[in-house]
Amino acid sequence: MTSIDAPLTDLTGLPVAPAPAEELHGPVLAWFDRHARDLPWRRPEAGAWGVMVSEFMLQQTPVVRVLPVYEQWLARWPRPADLAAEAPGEAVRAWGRLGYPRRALRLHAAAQAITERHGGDVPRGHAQLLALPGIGEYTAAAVASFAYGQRHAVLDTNVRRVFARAATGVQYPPNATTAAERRLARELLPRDEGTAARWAAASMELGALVCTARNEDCGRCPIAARCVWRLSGKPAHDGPPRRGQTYAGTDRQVRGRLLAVLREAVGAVPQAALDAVWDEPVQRARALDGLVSDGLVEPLEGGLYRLPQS
DNA sequence: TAGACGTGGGT
DNA sequence: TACCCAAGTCT
Repeated sequence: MTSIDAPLTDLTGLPVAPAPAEELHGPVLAWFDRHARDLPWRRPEAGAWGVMVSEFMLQQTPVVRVLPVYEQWLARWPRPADLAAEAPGEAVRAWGRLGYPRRALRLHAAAQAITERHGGDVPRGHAQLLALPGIGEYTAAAVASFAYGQRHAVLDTNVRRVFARAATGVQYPPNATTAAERRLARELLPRDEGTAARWAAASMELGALVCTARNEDCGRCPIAARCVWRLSGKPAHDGPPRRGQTYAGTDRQVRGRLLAVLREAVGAVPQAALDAVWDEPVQRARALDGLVSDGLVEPLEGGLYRLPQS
């Protein structure tokens, strides 16, 4: 147990100072040039729409599971207007098992907004992006940076972890993004616009491939020599538990089962088919009501249900 | 602001 | 076997 303001020290007791931003940029950018994954949304042909679709899908879902769905999605709906012309239920169906299907609904709604308000082109402005459904602080910065090469602090879970370790000297960032983290991210951002966009992708990739949540690989890290956390002897995380959400038995699990039935059905589904997925009737009804009020399920006459047609 | 919101693979 | 984790957003 250390006091809050105890300075981080190395193994000999000497204080460890964070590296100046300029000394981190070169090594991380060079590492990225060599080790960046060849992901489809990073190719020029992906365009802003491809970047935006990938960002929606990657919210809380691993890359490997996103890849096949992304390819099918872009092949079927190559422009926002193509998706906007479809029923929202088709987006939910095509979302498959990526999880958090409300993202599919929001992506569909965002495509409609882009078609109606932005002439069918993904907007370039951070504020305009932020105004779209399903786009928050992170995704707005990510699209503006990755798709349009703009200079924004892109603070996702990977970047937050890299900065927490390299610059702040702690194992994990706080549960919620803090003002101090935003300030630090802005301070570390290269001045040049194109370099800043590259830095955003590079620092994210470093967190995804090397500076991972568990089993970090400092031997492959380009800034290990400047990492405050490592130089301080990798002190263990202290503070409140980082997460904690059981899944079995929750409404989320019931919702997932209900929606799976509807996704795999061709047309409308009778109540009895939904009743079969969960035996506790009160929770089952609550979950179904929730799906309906979220717009993920459309109730019809005669106890039939289907994915939303409008 | 804490909690809801899916899913599946790794350890 | 459980728990942790994955490019968050919304209320």
